[in-house]
Amino acid sequence: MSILAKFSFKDQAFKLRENAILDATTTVLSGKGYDLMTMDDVAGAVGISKPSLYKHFKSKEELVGEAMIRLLDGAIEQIAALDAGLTPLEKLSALLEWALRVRLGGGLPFLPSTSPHVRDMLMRNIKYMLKVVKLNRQLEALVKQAQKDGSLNAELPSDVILFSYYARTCDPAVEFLSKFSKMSDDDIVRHMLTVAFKGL
Amino acid sequence: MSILAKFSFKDQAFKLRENAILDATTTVLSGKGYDLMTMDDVAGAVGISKPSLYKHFKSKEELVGEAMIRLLDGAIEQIAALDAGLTPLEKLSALLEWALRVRLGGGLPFLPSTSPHVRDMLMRNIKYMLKVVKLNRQLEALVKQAQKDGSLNAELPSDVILFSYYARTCDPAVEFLSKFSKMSDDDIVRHMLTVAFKGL
DNA sequence: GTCTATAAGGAGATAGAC
DNA sequence: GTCTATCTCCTTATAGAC
Repeated sequence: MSILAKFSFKDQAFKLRENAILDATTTVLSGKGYDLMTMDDVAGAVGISKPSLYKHFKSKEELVGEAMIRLLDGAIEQIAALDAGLTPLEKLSALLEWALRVRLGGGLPFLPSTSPHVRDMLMRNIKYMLKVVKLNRQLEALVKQAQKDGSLNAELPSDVILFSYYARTCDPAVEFLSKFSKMSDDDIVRHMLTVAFKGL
Repeated sequence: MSILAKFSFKDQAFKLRENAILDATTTVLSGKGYDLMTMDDVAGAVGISKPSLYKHFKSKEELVGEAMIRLLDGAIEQIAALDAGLTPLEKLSALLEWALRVRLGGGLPFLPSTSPHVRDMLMRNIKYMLKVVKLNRQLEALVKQAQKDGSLNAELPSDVILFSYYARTCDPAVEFLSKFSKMSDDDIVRHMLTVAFKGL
């Protein structure tokens, strides 16, 4: 029992540190992007040394993969937590709003679009791709429902809507507005939602 | 006179080679992105050696900067060539269509959004920024006219419209559709324009 | 498990011959 | 002006002491 408790405690501490590492990774990633992020950056941000970092994640690719997976988990949780009374369109809108707010809060670089390098790396990551497929299935269902009830343009292929929807979660206009206009985060989110669903 | 002719000839050949280098740079960039593009890649694609490449462009940053500047020049030319009879909205639409087609044709990575590294590098490039400002002024004028005549949402700040417009020129949905759907380029362009101006 | 020190290799940039 | 060969620095990843 005491041994079990010890194991469990160690396990918890381990998980905690891993989470701290993934937090730091997310921060550094959102600031510099994948290619410019070094393992020294991450180790430094966490306050540990590089070899210790490698005890937790055996490569840079794995580290970033895990950070992205945690991100997808967040999105999947968000969907699950949505009020069941919402219409499909309202759900899609709420989820996009959540993604934009996470990004404005300094998280979520949503790299897949960023560079071919990162995209290919993630597509080789089975664990990541499984989550993507899961998330994609749910979003595709929402899109098709919204097209059926007329709240999304039914003349567009659902592919187009779905990919464009993903693209809006990492719309660079968000960074530009956040950097070059004096707009509040709330206003940015509101306007971006308008642009996404109603157009320019 | 013969000396001048010789100089002029040499100059022309020089310009031609430079253009070939910039073409290769554009191709490689659109394929791998800035960070993964090596000077060896570019030299290899042109069929010259690395030191020769450095005779033309004294650093990787300058090389990419020049490629981006040439791109902006193309956009500025496009605007100038637009039929004067078009409405502001039609002009904006035509220009976005041009940008999307260039990208589908394998050019124009439109990196600014891509990575913080590239964005910062370009913002330090005075020649590049001057062109950006020039282009921006023209587009801003078009946006404001279109808002006044009611063809673009007048309730949105023109900042939001302008940045979102830029974002559409490098919308990652284009690559996704081009890669994962069997859609023709024409259809992709048509749908992307619909999504941009009318929303989802 | 954590650190210091270091190996291994890649990529930007250049020296120097032709 | 072009090339071969090389320098130098940076970054990923690890060996080995404590």
